[in-house]
Amino acid sequence: MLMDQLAEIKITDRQRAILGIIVEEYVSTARPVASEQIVNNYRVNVSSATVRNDMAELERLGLIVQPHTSAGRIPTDRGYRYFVSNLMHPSALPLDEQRKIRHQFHQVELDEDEWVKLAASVLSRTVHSAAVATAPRSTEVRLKHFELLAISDTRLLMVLVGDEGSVTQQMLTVDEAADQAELSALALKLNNALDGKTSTEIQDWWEREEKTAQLGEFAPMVLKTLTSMLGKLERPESGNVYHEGLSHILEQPEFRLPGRMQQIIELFEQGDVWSTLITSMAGREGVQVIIGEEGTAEGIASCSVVIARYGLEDRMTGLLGVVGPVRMPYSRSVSTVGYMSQLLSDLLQRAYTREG
Amino acid sequence: MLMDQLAEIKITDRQRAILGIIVEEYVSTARPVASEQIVNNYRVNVSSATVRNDMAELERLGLIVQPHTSAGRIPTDRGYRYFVSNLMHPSALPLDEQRKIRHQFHQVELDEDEWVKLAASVLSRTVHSAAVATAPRSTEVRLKHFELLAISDTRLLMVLVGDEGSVTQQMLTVDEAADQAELSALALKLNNALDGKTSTEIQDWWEREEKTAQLGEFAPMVLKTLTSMLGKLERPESGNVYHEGLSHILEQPEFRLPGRMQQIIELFEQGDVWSTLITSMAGREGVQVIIGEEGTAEGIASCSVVIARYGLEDRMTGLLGVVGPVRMPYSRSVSTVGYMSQLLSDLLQRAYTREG
DNA sequence: GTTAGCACTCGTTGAACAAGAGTGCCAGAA
DNA sequence: TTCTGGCACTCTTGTTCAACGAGTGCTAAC
Repeated sequence: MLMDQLAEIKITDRQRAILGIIVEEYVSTARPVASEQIVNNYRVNVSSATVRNDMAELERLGLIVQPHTSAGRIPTDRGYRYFVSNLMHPSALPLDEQRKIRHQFHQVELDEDEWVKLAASVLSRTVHSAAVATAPRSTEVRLKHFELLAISDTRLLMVLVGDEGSVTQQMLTVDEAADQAELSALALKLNNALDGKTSTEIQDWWEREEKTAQLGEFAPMVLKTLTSMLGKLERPESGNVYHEGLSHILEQPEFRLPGRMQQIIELFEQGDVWSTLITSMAGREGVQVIIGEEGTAEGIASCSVVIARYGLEDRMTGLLGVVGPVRMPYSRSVSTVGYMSQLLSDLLQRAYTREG
Repeated sequence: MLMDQLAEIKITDRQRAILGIIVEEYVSTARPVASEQIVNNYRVNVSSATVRNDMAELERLGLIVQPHTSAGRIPTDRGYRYFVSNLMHPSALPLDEQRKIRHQFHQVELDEDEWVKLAASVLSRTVHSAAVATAPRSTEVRLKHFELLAISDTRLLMVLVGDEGSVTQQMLTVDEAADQAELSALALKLNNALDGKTSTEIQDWWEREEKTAQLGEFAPMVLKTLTSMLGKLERPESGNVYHEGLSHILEQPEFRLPGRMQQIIELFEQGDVWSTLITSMAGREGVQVIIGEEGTAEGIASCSVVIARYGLEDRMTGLLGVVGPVRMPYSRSVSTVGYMSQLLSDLLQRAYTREG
């Protein structure tokens, strides 16, 4: 919707160039950009007065503002949006950076959660900002195997493995003592019957079989738990969100005000911002940029997010993104997130290729 | 060592009382405490001049300092230590607070990790400070069950369950295609042979059997992974540390200075501070108080930690603690941590009682 | 359409100053 | 001895004021 408005904005090439300079200069210095500064540091072949006239026009269009009279200009959210949509050219990441990133993934054999944590950490260090990542999740998880173990007389542990290798566990409390042999027998029968089935398929199966199958007293509870655990594996927002590098973001001068920091930290600590973000990313392809106020979540208003899906097309996907102040080097962020999401997809592809 | 020094400190009852007032007043107001303030707000039956003389003595002993001439006094780390050791009386938590805390644990049936997260969260909210918690870990984990699953042609997933219900997983990469039937057979044999064995017992067993047992090509790798996974379950510092309520700690005025905040956040983000803390808590019983500089970890210098072990005596224990500024309400923290560690122990006890 | 020039605004800096907080110390009282 | 009133001294905090400088908007000329 905002994009449409932007398309209508008619400005001259020079004004466009000036806007670009203001964004880049402000991003790197964090200080309002003055007309003089522009003509001195960039080869604009006009005087500062002309630049001032153009800046007045850009301000009229709502792309830049001045914090107070007698200060330079800073971009508005809208100005950043225009920059991101029309002005910046996210080039490929330099080769040595690419190598540096790849190198960190080749080091060790990691379990999936560690792998995602590592991704967040690498991204965070590369862009010098906070990063978030979620583990890849299938939209459709099929039962690979589950196990039923008696931990104590009244406690059962259920461990479930999905066909893509995801593992969940749940503790169940039972009234009556459970015999391990009985449990193992039940697990064996169910594993044979349900192997490769999805959550809903299992539900259907149980509705048909419940009456006839002789599976013992635990079966109803086990089946119920089974479907709920499988279902949970499929819901992308139920997974863990890993974030790293909060300290980077707090180095930025816009968070010097003590109240601001707490906002951000509370934002990171409570998970629901992420789940709304994850659900809103459901259909999107490519690197998405969410600038300041555009973010639905309140409190995130002073932040921008550059985020992309990675994974195997339609089969299992996770998210990877940068969170930083609105005054963010978007070009670099987009390049890095783009490269890394591609890299993660490749690694995932390699891991699951020739799957049986 | 510091305790010995403190025992030698000889001060009058009144000086002791004044130190107590200074600590409590400073903890609640965060401002240096003046002599006048003491005689006005507390029933000290002497004049401010007398209090000043006592304060001079307390300063000579290194228990309090003044930030600058013409300011009131604030406690030193040593002063806090004296207060904690000799002056405060951590009373039991008020009954309604106890009920409030208990209530939050009775709500839902949770898996263990969630349970620990909840503990950190409840503690954090109760003391209005940051809290950390680790999941209970056994010093001796015995193999309950493990499973070997072919996720793709080149990837094996190993899922291991300890006798206390802990679950770990690891992905293994193999060169040759693995057949699920073969893997299941191997897992079945090994489960039968190794059930109830510890990491070292398995290692011994394998050393004896390696030559004679006909277990196929995967056996060496599987055995190696098995012992390493079990061993990892036993190492208390290898578990996740959950922390909550960072924002509370940053509300404190001592973290207003922008640099301070980042220190703390970096501290929380990197795990090694916690592992040194965990290992240093190995032998300790009861609620431990670590004040500022006493902490071995640098950077934690401006923080105090009130921490206790919980769990089943010698069988499985975790940690639960409060992290806050040195200017912390120690009495309340100690009461709360004491109560909550007892509560967690009871809950754990109930869960594992009558264990088979 | 562009530019030089200039008046105007407003934030920043630093000095000077007053007010206030709190102490240390001393001489005298209990 | 131990305590207290009194007082000088120090240091922080807040305020005012002026000077400065940065940057703009406008106008008149190119």
